[in-house]
Amino acid sequence: MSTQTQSRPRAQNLADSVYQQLKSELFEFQLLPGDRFTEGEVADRTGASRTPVRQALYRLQREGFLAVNFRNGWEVRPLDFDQLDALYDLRILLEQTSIRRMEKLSAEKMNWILLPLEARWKVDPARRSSDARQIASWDEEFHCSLVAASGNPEFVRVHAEVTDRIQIVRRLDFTQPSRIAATYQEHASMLDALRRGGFLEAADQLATHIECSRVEARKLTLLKLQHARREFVSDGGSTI
Amino acid sequence: MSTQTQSRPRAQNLADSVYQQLKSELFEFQLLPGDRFTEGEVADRTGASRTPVRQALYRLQREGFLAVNFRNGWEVRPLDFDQLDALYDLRILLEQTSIRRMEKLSAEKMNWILLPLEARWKVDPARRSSDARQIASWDEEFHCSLVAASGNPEFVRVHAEVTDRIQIVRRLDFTQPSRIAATYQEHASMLDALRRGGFLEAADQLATHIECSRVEARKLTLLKLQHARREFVSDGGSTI
DNA sequence: AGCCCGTGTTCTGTATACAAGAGGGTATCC
DNA sequence: GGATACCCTCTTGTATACAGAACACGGGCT
Repeated sequence: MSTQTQSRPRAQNLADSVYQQLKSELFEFQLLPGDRFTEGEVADRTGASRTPVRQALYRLQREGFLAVNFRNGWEVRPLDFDQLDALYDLRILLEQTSIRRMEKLSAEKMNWILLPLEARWKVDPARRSSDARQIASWDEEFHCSLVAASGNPEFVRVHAEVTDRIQIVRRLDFTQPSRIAATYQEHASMLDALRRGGFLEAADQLATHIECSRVEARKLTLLKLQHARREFVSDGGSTI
Repeated sequence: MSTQTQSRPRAQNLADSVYQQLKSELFEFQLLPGDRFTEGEVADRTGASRTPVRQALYRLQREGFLAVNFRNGWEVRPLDFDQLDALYDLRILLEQTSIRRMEKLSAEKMNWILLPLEARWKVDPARRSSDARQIASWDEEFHCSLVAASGNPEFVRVHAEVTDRIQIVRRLDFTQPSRIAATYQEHASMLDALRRGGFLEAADQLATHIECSRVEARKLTLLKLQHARREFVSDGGSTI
């Protein structure tokens, strides 16, 4: 396995450490879309020098989170809902394809994949978790498992990239109890379909499931941004 | 358009310049899979200092071309045919999906997409190009056009990444005249199918077309590597 | 009042100096 | 003779110094 695909790479470099700190600040909305800053500021804040900071910043730039203005500072890239839609579309494609390909799996492997997911999602409503962060993590695990079942490591890698890119809006989806309930119900329903060999049915449900999540996340993101800064400007397009 | 998706970014930084030089050396087999080198060597060779060199090296690392050994130099990652197969698989998925979605395009847009491709590929055999590099470039253009027709910029971006990653073996496919002829024939056939609305048919042809290319490229890569270094070692797996 | 030009500050891009650890070779000991 | 421990060299990781360009501000001119 290559270094970049390790699930939780324990930072041994300062660069990785700074990278993870910045990413967490992005996800926690401590760095808001449109915010501008300099390398020196980040260096001071993290205690590292500009060298590893730059390494982290350029990585985040290539991943699409930041943008650098030539000799004129950095900025958090505004949320582009068109791009997020495109990423959701790609995510659906990868997950649907993976589900459809599960048809070729042996019953044994199939069972091996479904069992842990059923244990997590087919539980009594009274025993469900309500911790948004926990649910978000489990949800990601659910969808990654489906893609992993495809057996194609590149599917997994790209899917993980896409997931990371949309996580900033997706995780908000689990702040509403009704959405958590829907997630439990829809995951259980998909698992049922897979159990009885309804791969196409499961794939259809998946698309609907993700689409709903996308729409909800979009709404919640707009609300969250309005709270994070009382005023926000729209440049006339779908970017904020 | 984001910086990273510019088709041919004219390097204004030394880092980009070094990046492109190294990548070209990789594609030209001047840097062979398994080769080891240090940052200082690259700095001397390119005339830049270690700072931009490191930026370029880390970029190539995250793109999967290189690997860094902690305080112990860099190496060109060996060709992993399993990974290449996975990448081909992903490429087929993206292109097939794009083709199937062309069904929803208006006749006008469809024509706008097909016309330049037909002008290039539906030509008299006597007027065909035989320049491997030229054909490789046109072939890439052909497949990228199909994905671009999907209208999803993220499809395009990921497809471009994948294409870049497999280019090192794919371009060898056009060193054989028979393969060039097959490429012309198959592209023309697919364009015909698309003209008469046979989207599924075209998608099927595409998969076969890419599969053939993959198998041929694999064979030729092994030959090329044997020529580039008289001896080569296999570590028992499918990596070289 | 408005516009233009020059200057100064600031920030990134690049080069270089320094630190720390991994690997190999050699000498020594058993 | 073989194995082990030590030391030296080499390489990356990190910090800092320097250069060049972009922007902002202010003064002078029309």
